[in-house]
Amino acid sequence: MKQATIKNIASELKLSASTVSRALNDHPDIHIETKRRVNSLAKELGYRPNIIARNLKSSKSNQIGVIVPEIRHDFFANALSGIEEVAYQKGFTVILAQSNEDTKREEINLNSMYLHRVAGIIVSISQTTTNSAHFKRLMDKGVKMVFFDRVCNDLNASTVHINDMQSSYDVVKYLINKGYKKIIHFAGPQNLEICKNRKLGYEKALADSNVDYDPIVIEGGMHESNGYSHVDRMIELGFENCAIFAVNDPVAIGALKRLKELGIKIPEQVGIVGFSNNPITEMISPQLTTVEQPAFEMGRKAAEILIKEIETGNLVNSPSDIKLETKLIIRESA
Amino acid sequence: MKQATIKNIASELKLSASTVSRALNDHPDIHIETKRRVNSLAKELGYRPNIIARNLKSSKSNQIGVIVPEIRHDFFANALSGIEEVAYQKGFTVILAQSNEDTKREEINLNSMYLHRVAGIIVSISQTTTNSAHFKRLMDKGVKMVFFDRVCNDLNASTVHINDMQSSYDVVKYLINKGYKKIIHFAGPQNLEICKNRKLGYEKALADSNVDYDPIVIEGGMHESNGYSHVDRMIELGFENCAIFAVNDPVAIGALKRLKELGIKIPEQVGIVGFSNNPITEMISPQLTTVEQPAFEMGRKAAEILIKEIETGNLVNSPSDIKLETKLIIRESA
DNA sequence: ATCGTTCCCGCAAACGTTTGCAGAAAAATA
DNA sequence: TATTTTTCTGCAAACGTTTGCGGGAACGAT
Repeated sequence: MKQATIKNIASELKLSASTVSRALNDHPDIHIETKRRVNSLAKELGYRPNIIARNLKSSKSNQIGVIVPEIRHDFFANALSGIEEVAYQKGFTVILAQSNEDTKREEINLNSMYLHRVAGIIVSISQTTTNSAHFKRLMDKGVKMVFFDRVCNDLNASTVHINDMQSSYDVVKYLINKGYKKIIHFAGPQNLEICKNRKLGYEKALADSNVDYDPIVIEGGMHESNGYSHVDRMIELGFENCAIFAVNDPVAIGALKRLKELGIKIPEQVGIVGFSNNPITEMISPQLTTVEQPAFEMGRKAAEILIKEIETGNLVNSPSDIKLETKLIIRESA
Repeated sequence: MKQATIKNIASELKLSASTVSRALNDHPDIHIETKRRVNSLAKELGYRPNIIARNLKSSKSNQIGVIVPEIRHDFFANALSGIEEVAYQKGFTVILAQSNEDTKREEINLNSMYLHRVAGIIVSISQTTTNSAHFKRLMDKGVKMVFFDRVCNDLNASTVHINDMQSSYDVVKYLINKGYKKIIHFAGPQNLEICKNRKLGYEKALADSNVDYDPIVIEGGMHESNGYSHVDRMIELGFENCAIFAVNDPVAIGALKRLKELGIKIPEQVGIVGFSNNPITEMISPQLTTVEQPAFEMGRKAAEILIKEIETGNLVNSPSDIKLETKLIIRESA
């Protein structure tokens, strides 16, 4: 029950704490025989260094914080998995929090992580976050920060994301080539960079085409329920030979559900594409055309960058801005 | 950049560190005016207590560790979300690790959490874990431990799970009543309690029925690929008027994929039920009949119990053993 | 015998807190 | 005025480490 400490070992062996510490860390100053005795007793007593104390002393920590909007979303779960993977390999520990798409909670979690003196934080910002003051405050205190997917671009921090604009441009181009006469975008909250960029890509693709398109954007959240209700709005606007480009898979799936309920044929009457390539998109009927987004890889990259920044200290001159490749996955829905 | 500390504040205000500490903690000994000055300066300097130091001093911590097999599995992501939710409310911080179904890694993570002196650990054990020595070791050192879903029942620790045997009994009963003449169980690794119990429930249901059933069990892992390959085994055995009871949804989905590939009609030729009610089960065609397992709630409960045990200290006499209700969700596949 | 090395090891301070105890100043009582 | 009580603050130790510095012992070289 009683924890074995360096002091214990020291007094037991009639040595000083410093000698024991050095022996355990294989310091050259210590006699080999002494090391042997120390290590042997340490093992016997099941000694484990108290990282808390060590961190306090060195005023460092090997913990990195992760804040995501919702753990249970496939994309974030995968990214998280990638982060944990890298952290584990590099000997870091992950402390986790979710914002539940709530700025307030995001901020509280951020502060809590600062209290724990994490070495750095990886964030994908909440849907309701419209300013970055709370991030900036921490960065000013020297906390390393890396953003992924939902990034914050008015900060001098590293980011990992896909080229949303290009990806959505490609998707819409694909829809145009398929000959849809009307292409509607079910957009996400425009305070999120990714949503803004996806919309921009959409608009650009329409503008670049030689067909005369009117951009039609229905804006809302990023949940299934949003896609579901958007469909009714869409129907009011008329939907002959129409395609939907949804900001993400859940929205696309919500829309798909509603369309099926209404007996509207996909892709004959209405085409639809999503974004993210959730595993579920392959299983549903009709299978959803979507964009593959490397979630796990994104998590890995974010963690790698953060850890590198932590380890190289302040001497990082310019933040990285990693863009990962996406792939259009063509299936049945468009 | 420089962190504000109690000492800083003290010297700035020409007070002692102890006074500042007490002032910040609203200790009655301190003059109200002094408190005001301290708090005001603390605020101005953006002082945040160093939790590391505090924990060291109090030899406590408000971190709880969570080890799950794979974060990206829907079930665990949801449970994790529930855990985080409760931890957040109770002022605890979650440190996360995944075992990737590897005992060795489970053990390493466990130790790492111990090094960080977490107040307690919530675990769902890995598929390859066959003995509990590494858990026992930590418990002997006074680390509180709670198991959920994949529990470890040879330890004196609290557990949260469903009544697997009863649930699978009910499922199989349902299949029997539907009139299937042959019911095959795609089982999971039998070193996992949940898998063992699901199999037991299956066998009991068959035994209790007045039809004469032969239990047919195909054992394997818990991934989609396992279900996929099991189907071929099943076909060799003959499958007229046959139903599959899969140990979990991924296995059921793998089987379903293979059956569809082979052009076998579901549920006409082969019925199939899964276990967990992954969201995906509702989206696929045919929709999968399955058992709803309250993942989020399970996480919540596990966290609640752990935190209660932490807060009440060692005076917990007997570990809790919470069983949560499941519900058979009848859809198209059987 | 003296000096310079080399090899081990311990002292003490430090990291940022908390807290028991003691003590000074102020106020209240005798 | 002298004594007790109350009110406020500081000293110092402690939590478990790490680490700069200093020093004793043993040894070989002068």
